[in-house]
Amino acid sequence: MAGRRATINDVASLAGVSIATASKALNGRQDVRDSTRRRVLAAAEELSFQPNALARGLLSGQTRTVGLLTSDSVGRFGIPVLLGAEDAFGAGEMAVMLCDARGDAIREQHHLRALLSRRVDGLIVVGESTDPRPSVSRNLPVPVVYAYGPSDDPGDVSFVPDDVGGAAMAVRHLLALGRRRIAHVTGPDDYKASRDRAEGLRLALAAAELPQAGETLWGGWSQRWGRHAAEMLLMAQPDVDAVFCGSDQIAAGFVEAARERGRRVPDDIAVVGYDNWEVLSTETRPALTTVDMNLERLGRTAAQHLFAAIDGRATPGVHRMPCRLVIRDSTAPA
Amino acid sequence: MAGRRATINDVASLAGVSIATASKALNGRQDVRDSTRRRVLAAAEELSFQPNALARGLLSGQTRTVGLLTSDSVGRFGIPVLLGAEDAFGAGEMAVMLCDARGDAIREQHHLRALLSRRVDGLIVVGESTDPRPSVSRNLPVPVVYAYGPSDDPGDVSFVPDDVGGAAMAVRHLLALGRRRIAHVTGPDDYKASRDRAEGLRLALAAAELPQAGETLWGGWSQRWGRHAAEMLLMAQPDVDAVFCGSDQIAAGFVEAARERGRRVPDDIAVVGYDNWEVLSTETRPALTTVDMNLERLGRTAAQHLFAAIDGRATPGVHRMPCRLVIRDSTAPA
DNA sequence: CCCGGAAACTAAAAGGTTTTCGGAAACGTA
DNA sequence: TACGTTTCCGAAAACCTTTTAGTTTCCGGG
Repeated sequence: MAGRRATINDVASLAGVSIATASKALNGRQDVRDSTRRRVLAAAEELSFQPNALARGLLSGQTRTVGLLTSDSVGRFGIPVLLGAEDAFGAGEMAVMLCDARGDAIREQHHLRALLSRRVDGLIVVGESTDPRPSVSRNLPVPVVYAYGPSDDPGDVSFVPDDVGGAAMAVRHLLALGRRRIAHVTGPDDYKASRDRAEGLRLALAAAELPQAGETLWGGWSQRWGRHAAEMLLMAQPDVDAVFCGSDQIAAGFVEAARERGRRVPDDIAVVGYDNWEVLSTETRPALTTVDMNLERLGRTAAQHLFAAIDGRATPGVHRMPCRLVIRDSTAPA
Repeated sequence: MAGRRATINDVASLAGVSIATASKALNGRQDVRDSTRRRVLAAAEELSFQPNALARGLLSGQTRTVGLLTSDSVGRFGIPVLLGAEDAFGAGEMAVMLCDARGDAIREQHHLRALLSRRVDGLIVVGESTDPRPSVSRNLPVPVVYAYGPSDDPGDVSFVPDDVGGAAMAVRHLLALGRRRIAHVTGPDDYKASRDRAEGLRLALAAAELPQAGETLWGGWSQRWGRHAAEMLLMAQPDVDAVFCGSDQIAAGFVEAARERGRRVPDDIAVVGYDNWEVLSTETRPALTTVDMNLERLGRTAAQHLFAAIDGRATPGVHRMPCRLVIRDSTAPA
C-alpha cells in the first residue's frame, strides 16, 4: 500500500511543464515538442502515474464501463453469456460491473440505481430463462441490451437462442440418418424453451410428412426424469428408433436407462440432447450428440450491439441467434 | 433515453436553495429546516435526480467499488466464490467489477491497471486451483484478498478450503460406518487439491491405525477415469469396502462402473465424492455422499475480510475454511 | 429596541482531468 | 525592422459533488 497516488499535477511539476502540456503529451496529442513529450513520459513512468478514470469520466461523461445485470448467475446459462460479454468488452478498454438480482425485482431496481449513479455507459440484462421478462429500459438514460431472456418490449434490443431452429436442426439430423419413429422427451411445459423445442420438432417432422412417435413427454430438466421417461417410452412405444431430448440432463438419464434395458445407443435408438453441457454430454456412454446454443457467442454479440447502441446505432427487436449441432456417438450412423 | 441528466444544481434551482443546502437535505444532514428539506426532496424526485458517483468518488477518494480478478471464471470453482463475494458486497452498497484474465499474466496486468485507474477500493483475486499463485499485491495502493487459490506471499490475505480436513472428515465418516478397507481414487498428482485430499486420507487412517487399501490411484478429474479406476480397483482389490474419490466426477464414474460389475453401493462398497457438484452428486444412483467446500461462504468471507482490510484491519496469512460433509445414500448404513 | 446565540443557509474551494483559446517564441520573408 | 506563420506551451474553465467557513435570519431575553 503506497502513499498518495501521483496526479497529473505531480507529473507536470516533475517534468517542468504545465498540466495542460502534460495531458497532451500523455494522450499522444500533436502540439507538443518531442523532447518535451519524452520528459513528461519519463516523469509519469517515474511516479508510476495512472490517470484517474473518475476525473476523466466526470468530464467526458463516458466511463467506459457497462453494467451486467443478471437474474440468476448461478444458473447454467447466465455464465457463458457473461463470459462472452466480458470477452467482447475486455478486448477493448471496457470494464464490467456485475450485479446479481437473484430474481428479486426490488433488488434489481436497487442494483439498477447503483449502476446508473455510477454512470455506466450501457447495460446488459441476462435472463434466467428464454421466457420474456419485464423491460427495465423505460426511459433510462443509457442503452440496454437483453441476452438469453428477451425483454417483453419489442422496442428493446434482445438476443436469444433460436430454439425452434436448433430443435429442427437436431431432428433433421435424425431424419438424415434414416430414423423415422422419433419421440420427444423434454422439460416442463411452462418453459418457453420446452415449447420452442417441441415446436421445432413439429416443424421438422411436418416438413418430412412424418408423425411424431407418441406424445411429447413433458417433465423436469433432470437426469432422473430422463431415466423415468425412458422406462415409460420403451414400454409404450417399443419401436421408436430415435429420441430428441429437451436437455442434456434428460438425455443422459435416457441413455443410461436405455442401456440398462438392453437397448443399444445409437444402433437401436439414436439420442440427441440439448445444451452441450460438456460435463454431461461428453461423459455419457456413448457421448451425446447435442444442440449447442452458442451462448458465449450470444453474449459477445449482445456486447457488440451494446457498443453500437451506445454509439446511437441501436437495433431494436428480438434477434434469434442460430444454434449449432454437435455430433457425437449417440447418433453415429449404423 | 432521456436528455441530459439532472445535477444537484438543477435540484437546488428548482427548490430555490443553494447547492450546499440541497446537498445537505439530500444526504440527511442536520442543519436544514424541515420544510426546506421537503422542497428539495420533492425537486429531486421530480427531476429523478441521481447523484453522480464519479464526482462523489473524486472528492472522497472512495468509490465503493471493488475489483474481482479471476483467472478462469468458466471453471467450476470461481463462480460460487464470485457469487458469495457479490452477495456480501451487494448487501451493502458496493459494486463489483469483474475481470477475467484467462490465466494470462499479461492480461492480468492489463486488467489490474484498468481496475486501479478506476480507483477501486479493494481487490479480490480468485484462483483457478488451490495451488498458490503469484502475488499481485506488491506495493499496490489498495488491499487485496485471495480466494480459493492462495497467494505465494504469506504476507497477503488468502482464504482456501481446508482440503486436508475435508478429506479426513470424509474418511472418518467411512470409518464410523465400520468400513475398514478404504481405497482412494483421485485426480492428477500435480494438483495441490489431490495431494491435500490424499494427505487427509492418510491422516485419518493413521489416526485409526489402519492401512490404506492399495495405492492411491492418480488420474484425471473425469468420470471416464472414475470408471476406469473402478475396473482396475475391483480387479486388483476385490475386497475393498469403501472408496474415497477426489471429485464427484470421479465418484460418479466409479459408482456407475461398480454398479455394472454387480457391486452394490453402498452395501458392498461405500463411495464418497468431493465438491458437491449437485448435477452429479444428486443424480447418480445412489446419490453421492460428498464433501462440500462451502465456496459461496468462502467468497463471502473473503469479501468481508476485504472490507476489514479496506478499513485498515487486514488479517495476513492463509486461512483454511472448513468443509462440510453432505451425507447421501452412497454411504447409507447397511 | 438591542443583543446574543442558535439555526438555517450560501459562497467557495477542493478533487483530477481534458479542452479551448490566447500568448509567446521561433522562423522565414519582404 | 516589420510582419506573417507555424509551433509549442500555459491559464482557466468545465465536469459534479461535499465540506468548510463564513453570513444571514430568527427568536427570546434584557
